[in-house]
Amino acid sequence: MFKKVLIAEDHESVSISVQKTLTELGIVYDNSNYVYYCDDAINRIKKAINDKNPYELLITDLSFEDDTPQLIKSGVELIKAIKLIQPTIKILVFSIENRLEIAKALIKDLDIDAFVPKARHDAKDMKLAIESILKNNKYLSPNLKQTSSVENPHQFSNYDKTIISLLANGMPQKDIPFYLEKNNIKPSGLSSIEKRLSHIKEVQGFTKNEQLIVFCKDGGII
Amino acid sequence: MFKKVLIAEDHESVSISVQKTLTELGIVYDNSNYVYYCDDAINRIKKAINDKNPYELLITDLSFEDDTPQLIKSGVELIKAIKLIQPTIKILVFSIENRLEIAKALIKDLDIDAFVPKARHDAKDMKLAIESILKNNKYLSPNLKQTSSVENPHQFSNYDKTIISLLANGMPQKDIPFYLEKNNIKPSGLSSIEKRLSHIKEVQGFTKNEQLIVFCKDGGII
DNA sequence: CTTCGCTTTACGGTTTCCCGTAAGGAATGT
DNA sequence: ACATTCCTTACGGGAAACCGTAAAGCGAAG
Repeated sequence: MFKKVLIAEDHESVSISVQKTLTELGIVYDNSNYVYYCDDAINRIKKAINDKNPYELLITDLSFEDDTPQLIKSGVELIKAIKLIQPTIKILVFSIENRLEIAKALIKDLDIDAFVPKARHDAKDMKLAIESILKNNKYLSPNLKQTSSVENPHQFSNYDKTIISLLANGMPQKDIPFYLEKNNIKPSGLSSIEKRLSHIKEVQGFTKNEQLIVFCKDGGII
Repeated sequence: MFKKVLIAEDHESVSISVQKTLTELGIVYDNSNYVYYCDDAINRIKKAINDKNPYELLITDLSFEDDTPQLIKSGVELIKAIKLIQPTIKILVFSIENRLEIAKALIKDLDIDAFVPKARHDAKDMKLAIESILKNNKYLSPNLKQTSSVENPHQFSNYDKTIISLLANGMPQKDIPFYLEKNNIKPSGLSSIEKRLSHIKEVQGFTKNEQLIVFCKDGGII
């Protein structure tokens, strides 16, 4: 079993629970190997390397409230930074995010070892994940939700997101072509924008831009 | 101190942590007074009343993942249902929601006793909240975020919210008068709606409905 | 009852948006 | 080189939204 684990999690209640889970797994836990900020996490990792006693596993959240200025503000940035200084450390992401696509992308792009979403049975889920990591396997939680292509038939491209964001920021539709042209985004014609928007709305069953924007807001698309 | 507390929380890890907090407060906790679903919560409450041993305090989340069909799907519905059968029970809401306005509204409208947002020091926060409830005080966590009145010069009336919600649901502006008339909401004239919307947008410095809707979404106004 | 002031509604002109059609352009295949 | 196809753009008619002005409604005060 792991002997040295670091928890990066800004919610005290969640952190407490993860500590308890580790204890139950028989991981020798000295009750101090947890941090509330990403910057603290990276410093702990560095110090442990210098002390010739590096961490074996990092359990980290993805989103951190930025109530005080931090160099590293998100779990993704933290993971990238840590991989630079200790590529062999195992990483378990524990996040409210529960979309399968996102989890897969993290495993592929950042080479994380496990993704456990905060959900109904997340404590049991985490135990399974840790045991899986021990065997050098990747762990994708079975609780992850596949974004069904029925509910969400449209895949939003960056182009779509750009247009919708501009609308959401109050730019009149007729002015968007100038913006796109200035930023070398194609197509930039007003007709293309109109067609794209009406296509998205048709596929999603919407009638108005307002509806589309609410949908994108709720779905975290913008 | 409370002797009988029920936790309604669908995240196992959070539930575990709340249980630990209760134990630390010296609350006699039999390790079974927690549920993952709202329906289970209401049933426990009912049974406890029948057994002449009712719960004194409910600690509940607001949003529950609906992975299995439930009669009661949200914390708000749960609170309303419980208030009907046991109006004297104390209620502490423990949620990821951290906007002061929302918390205040819950205290005012649903008569909850405390609101603690899931945040950095939420375990300590919850202890303070429970002690406050014991003294029959309302507890609004100091960690709640105020949406500054500088950024939000306009006070949204129910009328405003109705109109904006209809827009957000895709109803064409021109159809709103019929809806308002049908629901006896005045003024119902199209002109009045136009004036109201343009007034709000002017005060807020917006130019388009899309912008207004994003603002209301972000601010929890709708 | 009349007047005053305020709110609500009606109306008309202008702008923006929506949507269908057709023309222009680039890439691909024959 | 030509044809085909797909993507982009231009254009125009009609609908919706926007905005100012004027009329109508309505309650309070005299």
